[in-house]
Amino acid sequence: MSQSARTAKQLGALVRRERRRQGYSQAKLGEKIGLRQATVSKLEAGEPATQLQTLLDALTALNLEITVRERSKSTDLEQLF
Amino acid sequence: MSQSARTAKQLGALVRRERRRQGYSQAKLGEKIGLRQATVSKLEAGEPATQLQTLLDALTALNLEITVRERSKSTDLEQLF
DNA sequence: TCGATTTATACGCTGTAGCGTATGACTAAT
DNA sequence: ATTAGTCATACGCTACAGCGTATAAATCGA
Repeated sequence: MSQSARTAKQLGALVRRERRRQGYSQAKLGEKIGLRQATVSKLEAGEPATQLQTLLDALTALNLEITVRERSKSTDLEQLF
Repeated sequence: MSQSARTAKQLGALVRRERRRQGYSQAKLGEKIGLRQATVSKLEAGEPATQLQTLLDALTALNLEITVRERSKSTDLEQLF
């Protein structure tokens, strides 16, 4: 299973979902990767100016990785707005 | 087909590959998304502090999207270093 | 070979991420 | 109700992304 995302908001939501699923608090996750709880909070909020490294660190801590592929024909509801 | 990446460098390389494949210069691509040629250059160089939005903009212009999934057991050579 | 295109890099500027530290709001469990 | 845990948000700070502009350096094509 994999989840796709085209916006910072979607990526943030995805990180939050996974973090919760794995039973971490923002603070715990931040600790693992050397980021403040506040930084994790902003990442999950979908701040577009977040540093790429911050996202990558979070994904690493969650044992996730990015794949890039051609855009699928939008099954994605959010795209309608 | 999809390409996976765990580091900013890998993502940058991936963007460059796709951009070239689609026949754009850095300037052309930047133009499409309102970013300077210099900014695209740094993104492709794998600057980790690049803004998430910059990557997302580039992917959009290239008609790509991000997928996130569990890390696959490393078939990835780069991981060895 | 030699112009033309492309890419890396520079300078000075503005805006803001992430930092340490701290707190208020919300939730859950006793 | 009180306590503990979680998360959003704040202040002042430093570092640097991305901006416009500009120019070497590298690459490409005729």
